[in-house]
Formats: sequence, C-alpha cells, structure tokens
Amino acid sequence: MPRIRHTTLACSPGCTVEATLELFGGKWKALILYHLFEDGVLRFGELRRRLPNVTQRMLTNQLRELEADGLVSRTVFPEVPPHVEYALTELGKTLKPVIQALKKWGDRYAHSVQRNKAGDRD
Amino acid sequence: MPRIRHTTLACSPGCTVEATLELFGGKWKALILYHLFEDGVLRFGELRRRLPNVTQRMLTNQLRELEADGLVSRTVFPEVPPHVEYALTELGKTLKPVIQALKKWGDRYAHSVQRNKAGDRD
DNA sequence: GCCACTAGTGTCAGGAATGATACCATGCCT
DNA sequence: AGGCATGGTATCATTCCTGACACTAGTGGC
Repeated sequence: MPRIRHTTLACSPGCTVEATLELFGGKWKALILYHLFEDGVLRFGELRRRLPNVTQRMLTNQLRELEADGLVSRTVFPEVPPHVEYALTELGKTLKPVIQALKKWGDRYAHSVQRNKAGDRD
Repeated sequence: MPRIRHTTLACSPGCTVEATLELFGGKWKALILYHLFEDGVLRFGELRRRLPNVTQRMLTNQLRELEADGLVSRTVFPEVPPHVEYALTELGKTLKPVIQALKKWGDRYAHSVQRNKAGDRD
C-alpha cells in the first residue's frame, strides 16, 4: 500500500513519476516484480521462499494490490492442496525496463550511498 | 523516510532494486528529484511552489534525507533573509535514467492502470 | 514599533502501514 | 485418527509516516 492514489494525473508535470512509483512503492512490490521477471511464473509458496522476511499477510496484501493494479495475474487451480500461480500481465511486463533501470543503478551505485545519518539500521 | 535501511545488500539478488527504491521511495522524493532534473538549481521556496501539497516540514525532511544519502547538495548563503539552494550531486545526477524510465512508463501506461479496488481515492 | 520575508524547527496527534500470531479448509499419508 | 501441506484470513498491537500548527531569527520597509 503506497499511500495515496491519484488517478487523475494532473497534479504536476512530474506527477506520472509519482504515479508509477506508487504502483510498486509498496514495501515488497518491487521485489515481487523482480522475481517474477526472473522466474516467469511463481506459486505463492515459491514467492514466499524468495522473500524470507515477508510475512504471509504482507505477501498476500502486496500481491492483491499488484493484481488490482493489473500488473500481476493470479491463477487458482482448484486442487487440494491449493495451488495458485502468479505471473506478470502484459502491462506488468512493460515495467521491465523500469525495474531494470532500478537494478542497474543499484548494482552500480548503491554501495556508494553514504548514509551520514544517525539512526542507520541493518 | 522509506522504511528500512539495509546497507548490507546481501539479502537477495533483487536487493539492490529495493535499496535503490528506498532512496527515493519517500513520498515526495521522486518529485523533488524530478524538479531538480528539470530546473537544475532550486531554492527552498521554489521547490515548495512546485510541490504545492507538501508541507514545509515534509519538504525539509525529504530534502535532508536526500542530502544525507548524498543525492542532493544544500548550499546556504549567509544572507538575510535566508537563501538556500538545492541541486543534484554527481551521484544524484546518475539517477537521471532511472527517473526518466519511471516518467516514460508513467506517461505511457499510468492511465491504463485499472484500479478495480474499492477504496480508490483522488 | 510593527510587520513581512525566508528557511527553517518543535511538538503533537491521527491514521496508515506493518508485524505477530492464531486460525481455516481439505485431501493425502500413515 | 493425527499430522502435514498449501494458500490463505482475522484480529490485534505497534511502529512509522504524515500533516497541522505554532514558533524562531535577522534585516528591511512603512
């Protein structure tokens, strides 16, 4: 859950930047998308294993929101035990260059971010 | 203030994606960066005018964090009334392709994000 | 003397985001 | 009959984010 949804994109010229960010600004969404780009299709449990620090509830939430935004598809197989598959939609796939840009920058520069602040964690 | 700072980037292969996102995942940071890309150097008040919905305190906070992360420089002119200029650092400038990717995607696809969810706002 | 201007800071409060934990259904295996 | 597996939900508590509002300094103008 980012914070605010502004679907009217009239606020300012850079507003679409914000709007885009809100789609995967959720705490784990970018990671989810990233793994879906890597692996294509993933079951709930597989995603969970790839994101060890996410609680089940969080993962469900984030996936539901991605689904509601049309970025991720959710396919339920009526089996027991339950079987649900998550994959990127066509729209979701268009985010690839964005995520790649993020990753590329991170791989190159993240280490050079000097955190001078107190209250540094992790 | 994103949420967690993990400076050790060992969590998962997509971790740098998250790390990058945390740099400008703050509610207004992407917008601030965007405007600095557009205009080069901006005074506090100018930024404030470009981001009408941000409170002074928020703007200060976000700028301080961007500064702490080494993305934005803050230059104080010892005058009265106060005069402070904000600009991108060299590191900050390297984020340009990332912000551009966000904007490009937003301009093209943001409108096609269908929000099926209840609780839609704005 | 009083007010305005700029760039803040301090405090407080409300709400949202997140986490912990427990619980559910159902079919299979033993 | 009991336990396990999967993909969830429900409830509660807490922590974090954000906004509203008031306040500051120092000089110039009326």
